[in-house]
Amino acid sequence: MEKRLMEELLAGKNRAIQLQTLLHNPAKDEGSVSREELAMKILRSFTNGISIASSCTAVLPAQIAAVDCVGGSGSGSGSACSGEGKKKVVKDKRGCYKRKRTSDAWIKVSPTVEDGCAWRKYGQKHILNSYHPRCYYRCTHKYQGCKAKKQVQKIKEDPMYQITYIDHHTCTDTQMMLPQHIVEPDPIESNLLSFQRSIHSLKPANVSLLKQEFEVVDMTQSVDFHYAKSSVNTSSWQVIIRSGSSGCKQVLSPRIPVPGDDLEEEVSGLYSCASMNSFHGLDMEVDQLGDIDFEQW
DNA sequence: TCCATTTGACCCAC
DNA sequence: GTGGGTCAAATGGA
Repeated sequence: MEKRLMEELLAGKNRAIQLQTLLHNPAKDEGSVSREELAMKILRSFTNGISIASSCTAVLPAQIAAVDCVGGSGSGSGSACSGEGKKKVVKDKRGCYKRKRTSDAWIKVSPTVEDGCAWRKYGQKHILNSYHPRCYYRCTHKYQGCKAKKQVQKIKEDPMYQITYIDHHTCTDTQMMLPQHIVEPDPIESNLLSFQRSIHSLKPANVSLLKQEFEVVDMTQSVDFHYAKSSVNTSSWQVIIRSGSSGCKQVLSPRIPVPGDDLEEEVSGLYSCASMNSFHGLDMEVDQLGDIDFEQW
């Protein structure tokens, strides 16, 4: 997997160089690979790279941390990179902390934070490795016992926000405003996206990784990510990805758990679909599932 | 006066 | 020990 990841990254780099050459000398565009094709191939390389990286999360974090040290973000990071031995193990875990969610939650990527509901801000935190702070909101009608909350984080310089909704509104004022996508997943949906990939650890915390992939493909779309327990009595998660404007929906069904699984942590996904109009850049290679090392699980 | 926002402190999972 | 999430006093605007 590491070898494949390096190959994808190198392929992406080479295509980027080709694209740079084309941009500097547009005359070469005719008769050869077009800039659009190159851009698509670059995108595909990095998308595949992300897919492979997510499949070997047990190995990559330390390596990525090492790369970060080489890159060096300047002040304050020096000591974090100079650690050795036992101390380094602790530092490698920094920034990876994610609290387990015990309630229903879903992620929406939107150019606006407005959703028609009344929210009250109750906190703001600077998140490690994030340039923008994360804002915490709860439903204004908490006196009605409404537990709905949301977290808003600006994810790019462009007005694009990652909004994490936690729990549904129970207050009467917002019942009518509940997003239409908060429904039971329907695996047999005719309007599905179509691509296939391997996911070593698809879990709530990693939905943001999926989100980032979609972001790269189409920044103009409002995309919802919703994850929930597939049933009350299981620890398996289902993830639904829906494009706001096209209505395309994708359901990632969990595999059947086997003894020894960390059920809270591990879910594999197989995507299937038919509509490519919104996420045409995600036509991944169909043989990637063969790369999953089930023995690791 | 009421309500929303800000922000430092605190709690707790990791 | 650290980072993410929440609390609550202080502050400001209507």
